[in-house]
Amino acid sequence: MPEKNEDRRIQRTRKLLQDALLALILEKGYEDVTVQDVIDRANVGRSTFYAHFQDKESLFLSEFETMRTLFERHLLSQPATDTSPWSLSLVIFKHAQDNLQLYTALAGKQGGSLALTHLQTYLSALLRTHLKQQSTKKDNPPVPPEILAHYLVSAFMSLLTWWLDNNRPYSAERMNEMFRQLTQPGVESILQ
Amino acid sequence: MPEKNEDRRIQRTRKLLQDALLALILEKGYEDVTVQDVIDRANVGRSTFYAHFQDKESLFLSEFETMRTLFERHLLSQPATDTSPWSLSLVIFKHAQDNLQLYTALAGKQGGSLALTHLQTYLSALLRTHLKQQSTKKDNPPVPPEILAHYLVSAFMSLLTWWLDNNRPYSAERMNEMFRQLTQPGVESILQ
DNA sequence: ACGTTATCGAACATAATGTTTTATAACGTT
DNA sequence: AACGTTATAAAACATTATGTTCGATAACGT
Repeated sequence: MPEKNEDRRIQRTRKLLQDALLALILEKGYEDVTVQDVIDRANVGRSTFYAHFQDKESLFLSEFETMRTLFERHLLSQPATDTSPWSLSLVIFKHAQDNLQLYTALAGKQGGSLALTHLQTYLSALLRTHLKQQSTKKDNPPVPPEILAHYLVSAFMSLLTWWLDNNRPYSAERMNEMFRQLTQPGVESILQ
Repeated sequence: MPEKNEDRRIQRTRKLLQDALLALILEKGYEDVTVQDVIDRANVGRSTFYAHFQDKESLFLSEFETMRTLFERHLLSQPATDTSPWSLSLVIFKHAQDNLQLYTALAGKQGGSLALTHLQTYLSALLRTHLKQQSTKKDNPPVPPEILAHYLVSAFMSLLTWWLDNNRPYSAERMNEMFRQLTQPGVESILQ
Protein backbone atom coordinates (compact mmCIF):
# COMPACT_ATOMS: atom_id res chain seq x y z
CA MET A 1 0.00 0.00 0.00
CA PRO A 2 1.53 3.32 -1.06
CA GLU A 3 1.80 5.47 1.99
CA LYS A 4 3.25 8.58 0.45
CA ASN A 5 1.38 8.97 -2.75
CA GLU A 6 2.47 12.47 -3.67
CA ASP A 7 0.33 12.73 -6.70
CA ARG A 8 1.63 15.39 -9.02
CA ARG A 9 -1.91 15.90 -10.30
CA ILE A 10 -2.79 17.60 -7.05
CA GLN A 11 -0.16 20.27 -7.46
CA ARG A 12 -0.98 20.63 -11.13
CA THR A 13 -4.71 21.09 -10.59
CA ARG A 14 -4.08 23.60 -7.83
CA LYS A 15 -1.91 25.63 -10.13
CA LEU A 16 -4.39 25.38 -12.99
CA LEU A 17 -7.10 26.83 -10.79
CA GLN A 18 -4.87 29.56 -9.40
CA ASP A 19 -3.69 30.60 -12.84
CA ALA A 20 -7.21 30.60 -14.19
CA LEU A 21 -8.43 32.85 -11.39
CA LEU A 22 -5.49 35.17 -11.87
CA ALA A 23 -6.20 35.60 -15.57
CA LEU A 24 -9.92 36.04 -14.99
CA ILE A 25 -9.37 38.69 -12.34
CA LEU A 26 -7.31 40.72 -14.77
CA GLU A 27 -10.03 40.32 -17.40
CA LYS A 28 -13.22 41.08 -15.48
CA GLY A 29 -12.31 41.80 -11.88
CA TYR A 30 -12.53 39.53 -8.85
CA GLU A 31 -16.16 40.24 -8.04
CA ASP A 32 -17.42 39.27 -11.48
CA VAL A 33 -15.55 35.97 -11.61
CA THR A 34 -17.67 32.93 -10.76
CA VAL A 35 -16.55 29.48 -9.76
CA GLN A 36 -17.98 28.29 -13.06
CA ASP A 37 -15.70 30.71 -14.92
CA VAL A 38 -12.67 29.39 -13.08
CA ILE A 39 -13.32 25.69 -13.66
CA ASP A 40 -14.20 26.30 -17.31
CA ARG A 41 -10.98 28.20 -17.87
CA ALA A 42 -8.91 25.66 -15.98
CA ASN A 43 -10.68 22.68 -17.53
CA VAL A 44 -11.29 21.25 -14.11
CA GLY A 45 -14.37 19.46 -12.89
CA ARG A 46 -16.73 21.13 -10.48
CA SER A 47 -16.31 18.55 -7.75
CA THR A 48 -12.54 18.75 -8.13
CA PHE A 49 -12.61 22.45 -7.43
CA TYR A 50 -14.43 21.91 -4.17
CA ALA A 51 -12.05 19.08 -3.27
CA HIS A 52 -9.25 21.64 -3.36
CA PHE A 53 -10.81 24.83 -2.08
CA GLN A 54 -13.75 25.65 0.06
CA ASP A 55 -14.93 28.46 -2.17
CA LYS A 56 -13.75 31.24 -4.46
CA GLU A 57 -12.37 33.22 -1.56
CA SER A 58 -10.20 30.33 -0.38
CA LEU A 59 -8.68 30.05 -3.82
CA PHE A 60 -8.04 33.78 -3.85
CA LEU A 61 -6.40 33.71 -0.46
CA SER A 62 -4.17 30.86 -1.61
CA GLU A 63 -2.88 33.27 -4.27
CA PHE A 64 -2.19 35.79 -1.56
CA GLU A 65 -0.21 33.16 0.34
CA THR A 66 1.75 32.46 -2.82
CA MET A 67 2.66 36.13 -3.06
CA ARG A 68 3.57 36.28 0.60
CA THR A 69 5.81 33.22 0.37
CA LEU A 70 7.54 34.53 -2.73
CA PHE A 71 8.05 37.88 -1.08
CA GLU A 72 9.50 36.52 2.13
CA ARG A 73 11.95 34.38 0.20
CA HIS A 74 12.91 37.49 -1.76
CA LEU A 75 13.26 39.55 1.39
CA LEU A 76 15.61 37.07 3.01
CA SER A 77 17.76 36.94 -0.11
CA GLN A 78 18.20 40.71 -0.01
CA PRO A 79 21.34 42.16 1.55
CA ALA A 80 20.12 43.74 4.77
CA THR A 81 20.88 47.42 4.43
CA ASP A 82 18.92 49.14 7.15
CA THR A 83 15.62 48.68 8.91
CA SER A 84 13.97 51.92 7.85
CA PRO A 85 10.45 51.69 6.39
CA TRP A 86 11.74 53.17 3.13
CA SER A 87 14.24 50.45 2.46
CA LEU A 88 11.52 47.90 3.11
CA SER A 89 9.16 49.69 0.75
CA LEU A 90 11.80 49.66 -1.97
CA VAL A 91 12.10 45.90 -1.69
CA ILE A 92 8.35 45.59 -2.14
CA PHE A 93 8.22 47.94 -5.12
CA LYS A 94 10.95 45.92 -6.80
CA HIS A 95 9.33 42.62 -5.97
CA ALA A 96 6.07 43.88 -7.43
CA GLN A 97 7.89 44.79 -10.61
CA ASP A 98 9.29 41.26 -10.84
CA ASN A 99 5.89 39.65 -10.20
CA LEU A 100 3.72 42.08 -12.01
CA GLN A 101 0.78 39.91 -12.98
CA LEU A 102 0.43 38.47 -9.50
CA TYR A 103 0.62 41.84 -7.80
CA THR A 104 -1.68 43.54 -10.28
CA ALA A 105 -4.34 40.86 -9.90
CA LEU A 106 -4.16 40.92 -6.12
CA ALA A 107 -3.51 44.55 -5.25
CA GLY A 108 -4.77 46.29 -8.38
CA LYS A 109 -8.22 47.78 -8.80
CA GLN A 110 -9.45 44.51 -10.34
CA GLY A 111 -8.50 42.51 -7.30
CA GLY A 112 -11.21 43.75 -4.99
CA SER A 113 -10.61 44.75 -1.42
CA LEU A 114 -9.96 41.32 0.02
CA ALA A 115 -6.25 41.17 -0.71
CA LEU A 116 -5.81 44.82 0.20
CA THR A 117 -7.18 44.18 3.66
CA HIS A 118 -4.82 41.26 4.15
CA LEU A 119 -1.94 43.22 2.69
CA GLN A 120 -2.59 46.03 5.15
CA THR A 121 -2.55 43.61 8.06
CA TYR A 122 0.54 41.83 6.82
CA LEU A 123 2.53 44.98 6.13
CA SER A 124 1.58 46.50 9.47
CA ALA A 125 3.01 43.46 11.24
CA LEU A 126 6.08 43.54 9.04
CA LEU A 127 6.60 47.22 9.76
CA ARG A 128 6.36 46.64 13.47
CA THR A 129 9.07 43.99 13.49
CA HIS A 130 11.17 46.17 11.23
CA LEU A 131 10.84 49.08 13.57
CA LYS A 132 11.18 47.22 16.83
CA GLN A 133 14.82 48.32 17.23
CA GLN A 134 14.19 52.03 17.19
CA SER A 135 12.03 52.37 20.24
CA THR A 136 10.05 55.50 20.71
CA LYS A 137 12.35 58.33 21.59
CA LYS A 138 9.54 60.43 22.94
CA ASP A 139 7.54 59.40 25.97
CA ASN A 140 4.31 60.87 24.74
CA PRO A 141 4.43 61.08 20.96
CA PRO A 142 1.91 63.44 19.31
CA VAL A 143 0.80 60.53 17.12
CA PRO A 144 0.37 57.11 18.75
CA PRO A 145 2.43 54.31 17.16
CA GLU A 146 -0.67 52.41 16.10
CA ILE A 147 -1.91 55.32 14.02
CA LEU A 148 1.56 56.02 12.69
CA ALA A 149 1.87 52.45 11.40
CA HIS A 150 -1.61 52.49 9.95
CA TYR A 151 -0.90 55.75 8.16
CA LEU A 152 2.46 54.69 6.80
CA VAL A 153 1.19 51.39 5.42
CA SER A 154 -1.86 53.07 3.88
CA ALA A 155 0.28 55.74 2.28
CA PHE A 156 2.61 53.12 0.86
CA MET A 157 -0.25 51.02 -0.47
CA SER A 158 -1.82 54.05 -2.09
CA LEU A 159 1.35 54.59 -4.13
CA LEU A 160 1.72 50.89 -4.88
CA THR A 161 -1.85 50.46 -6.14
CA TRP A 162 -1.71 53.69 -8.10
CA TRP A 163 1.48 52.46 -9.71
CA LEU A 164 0.01 49.07 -10.61
CA ASP A 165 -3.24 50.53 -11.91
CA ASN A 166 -1.53 53.12 -14.11
CA ASN A 167 0.87 50.96 -16.06
CA ARG A 168 3.87 51.97 -13.98
CA PRO A 169 5.05 55.13 -15.75
CA TYR A 170 7.91 55.43 -13.23
CA SER A 171 10.55 53.01 -12.06
CA ALA A 172 10.29 51.20 -8.75
CA GLU A 173 13.17 53.31 -7.43
CA ARG A 174 11.50 56.55 -8.49
CA MET A 175 8.21 55.51 -6.85
CA ASN A 176 10.03 54.71 -3.65
CA GLU A 177 11.73 58.12 -3.71
CA MET A 178 8.33 59.78 -3.98
CA PHE A 179 7.09 57.70 -1.08
CA ARG A 180 10.10 58.76 0.95
CA GLN A 181 9.75 62.43 0.10
CA LEU A 182 6.07 62.42 1.02
CA THR A 183 6.25 60.52 4.27
CA GLN A 184 9.74 60.77 5.77
CA PRO A 185 9.61 64.42 6.92
CA GLY A 186 6.33 63.94 8.79
CA VAL A 187 7.32 60.64 10.34
CA GLU A 188 10.70 61.91 11.51
CA SER A 189 9.19 65.07 12.95
CA ILE A 190 7.16 62.79 15.19
CA LEU A 191 9.82 60.24 16.12
CA GLN A 192 12.26 63.12 16.75
CA MET B 1 -56.59 64.17 -13.04
CA PRO B 2 -53.84 64.86 -10.54
CA GLU B 3 -50.78 65.92 -12.44
CA LYS B 4 -48.45 66.44 -9.51
CA ASN B 5 -49.20 63.58 -7.20
CA GLU B 6 -46.32 63.94 -4.78
CA ASP B 7 -47.09 60.86 -2.81
CA ARG B 8 -45.41 61.01 0.59
CA ARG B 9 -45.31 57.21 0.61
CA ILE B 10 -42.53 57.29 -1.93
CA GLN B 11 -40.23 59.33 0.27
CA ARG B 12 -41.20 57.29 3.29
CA THR B 13 -40.50 53.93 1.66
CA ARG B 14 -37.16 55.19 0.35
CA LYS B 15 -36.15 56.21 3.82
CA LEU B 16 -37.36 52.97 5.35
CA LEU B 17 -35.16 51.01 2.97
CA GLN B 18 -32.16 53.26 3.49
CA ASP B 19 -32.42 53.10 7.26
CA ALA B 20 -32.86 49.33 7.18
CA LEU B 21 -29.74 48.89 5.09
CA LEU B 22 -27.79 51.24 7.33
CA ALA B 23 -28.70 49.29 10.45
CA LEU B 24 -28.01 45.95 8.78
CA ILE B 25 -24.60 47.08 7.57
CA LEU B 26 -23.62 47.96 11.11
CA GLU B 27 -24.88 44.60 12.31
CA LYS B 28 -23.43 42.15 9.78
CA GLY B 29 -21.47 44.12 7.20
CA TYR B 30 -22.52 45.19 3.72
CA GLU B 31 -21.48 41.99 1.96
CA ASP B 32 -23.61 39.76 4.17
CA VAL B 33 -26.77 41.83 3.84
CA THR B 34 -29.26 40.44 1.33
CA VAL B 35 -32.15 42.23 -0.34
CA GLN B 36 -34.42 39.93 1.61
CA ASP B 37 -32.87 41.16 4.86
CA VAL B 38 -33.50 44.75 3.87
CA ILE B 39 -37.15 44.36 2.89
CA ASP B 40 -37.88 42.24 5.96
CA ARG B 41 -36.34 44.85 8.24
CA ALA B 42 -38.07 47.71 6.44
CA ASN B 43 -41.40 45.87 6.15
CA VAL B 44 -41.51 46.61 2.48
CA GLY B 45 -42.70 44.34 -0.30
CA ARG B 46 -40.23 42.75 -2.64
CA SER B 47 -41.63 44.36 -5.76
CA THR B 48 -41.67 47.71 -4.03
CA PHE B 49 -37.95 47.48 -3.39
CA TYR B 50 -37.24 46.95 -7.05
CA ALA B 51 -39.60 49.78 -7.95
CA HIS B 52 -37.30 52.10 -6.01
CA PHE B 53 -33.84 50.70 -6.58
CA GLN B 54 -32.24 48.57 -9.23
CA ASP B 55 -30.40 46.42 -6.72
CA LYS B 56 -28.64 46.44 -3.36
CA GLU B 57 -25.78 48.47 -4.73
CA SER B 58 -28.10 51.22 -5.99
CA LEU B 59 -29.62 51.50 -2.56
CA PHE B 60 -26.17 51.69 -1.04
CA LEU B 61 -25.06 54.38 -3.44
CA SER B 62 -28.16 56.39 -2.63
CA GLU B 63 -26.90 56.43 0.95
CA PHE B 64 -23.59 57.70 -0.29
CA GLU B 65 -25.40 60.48 -2.15
CA THR B 66 -27.24 61.34 1.06
CA MET B 67 -23.91 61.70 2.83
CA ARG B 68 -22.48 63.76 0.02
CA THR B 69 -25.45 66.11 -0.05
CA LEU B 70 -25.38 66.55 3.72
CA PHE B 71 -21.67 67.23 3.60
CA GLU B 72 -21.84 69.80 0.85
CA ARG B 73 -24.57 71.66 2.66
CA HIS B 74 -22.39 71.58 5.77
CA LEU B 75 -19.35 72.74 3.84
CA LEU B 76 -21.16 75.77 2.44
CA SER B 77 -22.41 76.73 5.87
CA GLN B 78 -18.87 76.79 7.23
CA PRO B 79 -17.00 80.07 7.49
CA ALA B 80 -14.41 79.87 4.73
CA THR B 81 -11.09 80.05 6.55
CA ASP B 82 -8.48 78.97 4.06
CA THR B 83 -8.20 76.53 1.20
CA SER B 84 -5.53 74.27 2.64
CA PRO B 85 -6.19 70.53 2.60
CA TRP B 86 -5.96 70.47 6.39
CA SER B 87 -8.80 72.87 6.95
CA LEU B 88 -10.90 70.80 4.56
CA SER B 89 -10.02 67.62 6.39
CA LEU B 90 -11.06 69.16 9.69
CA VAL B 91 -14.49 69.94 8.27
CA ILE B 92 -14.85 66.32 7.24
CA PHE B 93 -13.71 64.95 10.59
CA LYS B 94 -16.24 67.16 12.33
CA HIS B 95 -19.01 66.28 9.93
CA ALA B 96 -18.28 62.59 10.48
CA GLN B 97 -18.61 63.13 14.20
CA ASP B 98 -22.00 64.74 13.70
CA ASN B 99 -23.22 61.95 11.40
CA LEU B 100 -21.53 59.06 13.06
CA GLN B 101 -23.86 56.23 12.13
CA LEU B 102 -23.96 57.22 8.48
CA TYR B 103 -20.21 57.59 8.19
CA THR B 104 -19.46 54.42 10.12
CA ALA B 105 -21.77 52.35 7.94
CA LEU B 106 -20.37 53.79 4.73
CA ALA B 107 -16.69 54.30 5.43
CA GLY B 108 -16.15 51.88 8.30
CA LYS B 109 -14.86 48.37 7.96
CA GLN B 110 -18.42 47.04 7.78
CA GLY B 111 -19.23 49.15 4.77
CA GLY B 112 -17.17 47.26 2.25
CA SER B 113 -15.00 48.91 -0.32
CA LEU B 114 -17.71 50.37 -2.51
CA ALA B 115 -18.17 53.62 -0.64
CA LEU B 116 -14.45 53.95 -0.04
CA THR B 117 -13.79 53.89 -3.77
CA HIS B 118 -16.39 56.57 -4.35
CA LEU B 119 -15.14 58.57 -1.41
CA GLN B 120 -11.62 58.49 -2.80
CA THR B 121 -12.85 59.75 -6.17
CA TYR B 122 -15.02 62.42 -4.61
CA LEU B 123 -12.37 63.72 -2.23
CA SER B 124 -9.75 63.78 -4.97
CA ALA B 125 -11.98 66.02 -7.05
CA LEU B 126 -12.76 68.16 -4.03
CA LEU B 127 -9.09 68.51 -3.21
CA ARG B 128 -8.29 69.58 -6.74
CA THR B 129 -10.82 72.40 -6.71
CA HIS B 130 -9.63 73.39 -3.26
CA LEU B 131 -6.06 73.55 -4.43
CA LYS B 132 -6.67 75.14 -7.79
CA GLN B 133 -5.60 78.56 -6.50
CA GLN B 134 -2.13 77.60 -5.43
CA SER B 135 -0.70 76.54 -8.73
CA THR B 136 2.44 74.52 -8.77
CA LYS B 137 5.35 76.67 -7.78
CA LYS B 138 7.84 74.27 -9.24
CA ASP B 139 7.98 73.51 -12.92
CA ASN B 140 9.03 69.94 -12.46
CA PRO B 141 7.86 68.77 -9.07
CA PRO B 142 9.53 65.63 -7.72
CA VAL B 143 6.08 64.16 -7.18
CA PRO B 144 3.44 64.67 -9.91
CA PRO B 145 0.22 66.35 -8.72
CA GLU B 146 -1.85 63.30 -9.55
CA ILE B 147 0.16 61.13 -7.19
CA LEU B 148 0.28 63.85 -4.58
CA ALA B 149 -3.52 64.10 -4.55
CA HIS B 150 -3.92 60.34 -4.48
CA TYR B 151 -1.53 60.06 -1.57
CA LEU B 152 -3.05 62.85 0.44
CA VAL B 153 -6.60 61.56 0.08
CA SER B 154 -5.52 58.01 0.93
CA ALA B 155 -3.62 59.19 3.98
CA PHE B 156 -6.62 61.15 5.15
CA MET B 157 -9.00 58.27 4.61
CA SER B 158 -6.72 55.93 6.49
CA LEU B 159 -6.99 58.14 9.55
CA LEU B 160 -10.73 58.62 9.10
CA THR B 161 -11.49 54.92 8.79
CA TRP B 162 -9.17 54.05 11.65
CA TRP B 163 -10.96 56.61 13.77
CA LEU B 164 -14.42 55.30 12.88
CA ASP B 165 -13.45 51.66 13.37
CA ASN B 166 -11.84 52.24 16.76
CA ASN B 167 -14.60 54.08 18.59
CA ARG B 168 -12.97 57.45 18.17
CA PRO B 169 -10.67 57.65 21.19
CA TYR B 170 -9.55 61.15 20.10
CA SER B 171 -11.47 64.27 19.18
CA ALA B 172 -11.98 65.33 15.60
CA GLU B 173 -9.60 68.23 16.16
CA ARG B 174 -6.91 65.96 17.59
CA MET B 175 -7.23 63.55 14.66
CA ASN B 176 -6.88 66.41 12.26
CA GLU B 177 -3.77 67.62 14.04
CA MET B 178 -2.25 64.17 13.64
CA PHE B 179 -3.11 64.22 9.97
CA ARG B 180 -1.47 67.60 9.60
CA GLN B 181 1.68 66.59 11.47
CA LEU B 182 2.06 63.47 9.39
CA THR B 183 1.43 64.93 5.97
CA GLN B 184 2.11 68.65 5.96
CA PRO B 185 5.95 68.54 6.14
CA GLY B 186 6.22 66.17 3.20
CA VAL B 187 3.65 67.97 1.08
CA GLU B 188 5.18 71.38 1.67
CA SER B 189 8.66 70.12 0.94
CA ILE B 190 7.37 69.22 -2.49
CA LEU B 191 5.24 72.28 -3.22
CA GLN B 192 8.08 74.48 -1.91
C1' DA C 1 -66.26 60.34 -2.95
C1' DC C 2 -63.35 59.79 -6.86
C1' DG C 3 -59.62 58.34 -9.87
C1' DT C 4 -54.91 57.43 -9.48
C1' DT C 5 -50.99 54.98 -8.02
C1' DA C 6 -47.87 53.08 -4.64
C1' DT C 7 -47.68 49.00 -2.27
C1' DC C 8 -48.19 44.10 -1.12
C1' DG C 9 -47.82 39.26 -1.75
C1' DA C 10 -47.44 35.44 -4.36
C1' DA C 11 -45.72 33.03 -8.20
C1' DC C 12 -42.22 32.56 -11.34
C1' DA C 13 -37.79 32.26 -14.11
C1' DT C 14 -32.97 32.47 -13.68
C1' DA C 15 -28.43 31.87 -12.03
C1' DA C 16 -24.85 30.60 -8.90
C1' DT C 17 -23.43 27.80 -5.06
C1' DG C 18 -22.04 23.66 -2.85
C1' DT C 19 -22.90 18.45 -2.35
C1' DT C 20 -23.27 13.74 -3.74
C1' DT C 21 -22.49 9.77 -6.56
C1' DT C 22 -20.47 6.78 -10.01
C1' DA C 23 -17.36 5.70 -13.57
C1' DT C 24 -12.89 6.59 -15.38
C1' DA C 25 -8.20 7.65 -15.75
C1' DA C 26 -3.74 8.67 -13.79
C1' DC C 27 -0.64 7.71 -10.34
C1' DG C 28 2.97 5.25 -7.34
C1' DT C 29 4.31 0.84 -5.89
C1' DT C 30 5.89 -3.74 -6.27
C1' DA D 1 3.97 -4.63 -16.53
C1' DA D 2 0.06 -5.35 -13.42
C1' DC D 3 -1.63 -3.97 -9.10
C1' DG D 4 -4.35 -1.28 -5.73
C1' DT D 5 -5.15 3.47 -4.69
C1' DT D 6 -6.91 7.91 -5.43
C1' DA D 7 -7.63 12.19 -7.97
C1' DT D 8 -10.62 13.59 -11.39
C1' DA D 9 -14.81 14.28 -14.48
C1' DA D 10 -19.55 14.55 -15.27
C1' DA D 11 -24.12 14.64 -14.14
C1' DA D 12 -27.81 15.15 -10.94
C1' DC D 13 -29.39 17.49 -7.16
C1' DA D 14 -30.83 20.71 -3.24
C1' DT D 15 -30.42 25.30 -1.84
C1' DT D 16 -30.30 30.13 -1.91
C1' DA D 17 -30.54 34.71 -3.70
C1' DT D 18 -31.84 37.60 -7.50
C1' DG D 19 -34.94 40.12 -10.30
C1' DT D 20 -39.62 40.12 -12.79
C1' DT D 21 -44.58 39.88 -13.36
C1' DC D 22 -49.33 40.38 -12.10
C1' DG D 23 -53.63 41.09 -9.73
C1' DA D 24 -55.73 42.78 -5.47
C1' DT D 25 -55.61 46.21 -1.91
C1' DA D 26 -54.84 50.34 0.43
C1' DA D 27 -53.28 55.05 0.63
C1' DC D 28 -52.94 59.24 -1.56
C1' DG D 29 -54.31 63.96 -3.70
C1' DT D 30 -58.07 66.32 -5.77
